[in-house]
Amino acid sequence: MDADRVSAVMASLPPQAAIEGLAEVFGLLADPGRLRLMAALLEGGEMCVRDLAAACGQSESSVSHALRLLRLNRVVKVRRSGRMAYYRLADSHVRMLFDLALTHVTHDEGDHRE
Amino acid sequence: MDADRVSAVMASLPPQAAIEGLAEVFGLLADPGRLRLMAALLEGGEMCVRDLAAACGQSESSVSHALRLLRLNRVVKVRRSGRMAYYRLADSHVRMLFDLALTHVTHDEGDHRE
DNA sequence: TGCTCATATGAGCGTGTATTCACATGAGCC
DNA sequence: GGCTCATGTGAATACACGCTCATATGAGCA
Repeated sequence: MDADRVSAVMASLPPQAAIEGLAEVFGLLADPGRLRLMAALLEGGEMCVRDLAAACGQSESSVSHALRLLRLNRVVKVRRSGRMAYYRLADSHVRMLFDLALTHVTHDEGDHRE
Repeated sequence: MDADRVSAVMASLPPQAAIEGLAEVFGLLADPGRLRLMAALLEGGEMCVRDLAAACGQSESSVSHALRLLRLNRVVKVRRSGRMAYYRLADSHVRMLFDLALTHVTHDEGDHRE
């Protein structure tokens, strides 16, 4: 066991706050329902809750819950007009993460358990 | 409601299998413990279980469990030598995802709830 | 005002998942 | 062989998370 290298690696780790922020971001991306919503917004640009639910095959309630999470974490932005709410992706980071991981998954064909 | 656009967006969504693959990958990245392990391997290159546990401040058992998950999903690779097991990152995708999300988090300073 | 529609939210439930403890495997060493 | 050390694994518990149902808010419209 290499105590020096262990200390060096330990010192190089990102601070706890950064790690937890990362985990939260990835956690948001770790749900098929939310991923479909983001994929729809990636393509659709700006859509209302009802259309998102229809396009993604989910209940309007669960879509609203999901959008709330994404909203609070600044992944999507809302534009309200009358009683409608139009959602769009907040920045391009999500698109980059999405595309990068997508190429990874489709290329590498997922898991080969054990 | 725009039925045509809904159909268009629906047709453009990635297939279910891709979405679920994405969710799994992001799910693996959604845990602080595993993230620290990956960050350590990012810096340390190749490390044994014991050193990883020490560097990341986790029990050896939980590290072993975590590495098993990462191993089964081809995120890390093992080299066994005697009774030691040396782990390293399997490919560069993880590094890219990690760095991309990290810059996002540290730049954008996380959540501004409500 | 009273009604409907679009969205938002809270509570409750079922499910998945991380962590811990105890033990198993298997290599090196006496 | 018998012992210790490094790692792996199974079971149990505890927690977090997503979904659904019911209800709330608030805009448009008669």
